[in-house]
Amino acid sequence: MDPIKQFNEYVSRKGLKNTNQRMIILETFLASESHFSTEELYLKLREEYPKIGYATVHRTLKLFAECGIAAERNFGDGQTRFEPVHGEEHHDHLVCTSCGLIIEFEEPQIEKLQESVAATHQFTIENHRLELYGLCAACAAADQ
Amino acid sequence: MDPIKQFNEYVSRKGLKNTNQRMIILETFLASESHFSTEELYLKLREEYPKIGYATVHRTLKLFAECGIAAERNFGDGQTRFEPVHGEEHHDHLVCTSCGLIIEFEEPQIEKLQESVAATHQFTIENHRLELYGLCAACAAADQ
DNA sequence: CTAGAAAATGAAAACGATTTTCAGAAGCTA
DNA sequence: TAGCTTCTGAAAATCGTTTTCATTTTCTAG
Repeated sequence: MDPIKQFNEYVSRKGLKNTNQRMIILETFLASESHFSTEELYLKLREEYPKIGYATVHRTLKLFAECGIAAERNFGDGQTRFEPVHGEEHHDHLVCTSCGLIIEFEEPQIEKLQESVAATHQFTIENHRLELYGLCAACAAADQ
Repeated sequence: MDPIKQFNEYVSRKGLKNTNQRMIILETFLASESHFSTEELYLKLREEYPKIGYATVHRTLKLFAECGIAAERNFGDGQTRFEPVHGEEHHDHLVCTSCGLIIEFEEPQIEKLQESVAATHQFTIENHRLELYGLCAACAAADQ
């Protein structure tokens, strides 16, 4: 579903209000490359809309996560990042510890194995996180 | 290797000093079930050794991580946790989102698939994290 | 065994990211 | 359009973590 529509539906279902700021933040969030921290998105927005406050950006990102159009991620650098959710596909991440590059990947076989591990322990999986940390090709080459 | 020996060697190699507090913290850390946050370990220690400060517990846990007898983990509840490292085996975690239960598991096949994903992207893996979040058997049953 | 340099301790303050507060502004419903 | 509710932005509060600093402890060298 169109994320803007999805957001509007969520807002009206919850009795919330639709504001200019929220639309601006949503557009910027969707238009740009993923994995924004609150700080990064705030700084980007400020270039064009200097009146938008940090708290509003933060609250709005939380709201996006709540209504399912954003996912919260944490790659261990002490900052929470948000990425747009497209459809239902799930993906995990390769994170370059040198340059910070983030690559997304999908591997259904890993997901299957996760299910079997969970079953072994009578666990019901709700969600998971898998991150592979290391060096991207460029950084590995530069390392020589 | 014996963690206490390993710690002592690290300390003398780095020109650090061996103190009562560090030994007390190490013993308590090793003796108890894993996955302590600084706060939790501090509170536990305080029962018997009320003079030990929070900062000391924190610095000591960091030191354990540095010398390889503890691993830092983050399960998304905003607290860093430490667990004793036993030998070389690697493991991942099942985390119950209801009661907080943490189960460790190993799945070599998943590790292999991770390597192949990394290779596809010319990535060199240094480490990874895999956590499966959901309900343990008890909580799933209680949920009915 | 002891003096003295170096490191460790504990309490409190600083820190950085996130969250909350609050008064005024804006959105929505009747 | 009135009036209730939510939202906004700035600032303050919060939470976990880290640092500071005066004092104490460890340990080496004499």
